[in-house]
Amino acid sequence: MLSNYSEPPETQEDLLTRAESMAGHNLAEVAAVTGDEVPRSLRRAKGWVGIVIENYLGATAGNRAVPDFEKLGVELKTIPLDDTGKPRETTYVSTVPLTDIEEVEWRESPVYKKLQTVLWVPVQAGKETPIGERVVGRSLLWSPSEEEEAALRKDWEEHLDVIRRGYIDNTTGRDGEILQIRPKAADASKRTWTVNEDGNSIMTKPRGFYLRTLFTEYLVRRYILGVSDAEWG
DNA sequence: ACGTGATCATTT
DNA sequence: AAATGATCACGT
Repeated sequence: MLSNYSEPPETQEDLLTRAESMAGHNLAEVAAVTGDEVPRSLRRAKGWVGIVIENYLGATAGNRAVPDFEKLGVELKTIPLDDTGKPRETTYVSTVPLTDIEEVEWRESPVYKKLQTVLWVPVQAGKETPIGERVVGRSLLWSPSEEEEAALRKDWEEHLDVIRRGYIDNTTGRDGEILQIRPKAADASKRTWTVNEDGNSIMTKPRGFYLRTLFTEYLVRRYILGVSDAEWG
């Protein structure tokens, strides 16, 4: 059943217990505990689902650049699922570094660090289902396996190589098998500094790393629905 | 200005 | 219909 937790979770086990308590309850119920108001649409409340679940679980970070559960080193990510159980949206991971990247290494990168330990919380998100009636699913506390890390790293290295060479403006959302780069800003007019192929400073769109739905669908099926490799598909 | 949380909306 | 590019709100 739902509880009103006044303090941040002390342990990962505590966090998982809290997450499990949401399973089967809808967002109106969770928001009633946290005191958040349920919007009629997410159009002007795009981060609402994530915020409510953060509030319920006792996340401490706010919008500071630290893990959601700082003491536990755990990031929280919600996964919006359509009525067939597939992710409706990609998952934002971090800003794409565009300056001072000559010597950045994978294990020091924000992508690696943010994905070290993630609490994935699936949430029903069929577009006909009113926000408050959307049901929270079973959560997964995950750290990447060797294979998963290798796949993430391969995409990251390829993206970083392109950026280091000064070709960020040649990248599109089509690049990367599971980790893609897309614009991430308040609007399309925003610009930030980077270095072009001649070594000159130029302005370009701020961008973010996103996990393709292919990857989060894999996580849901493999670890939450318990689909084995043998019965894949 | 930029980082937090993401979803919207146009294109393919 | 899926995927890419654009966008929204709030906090520091």
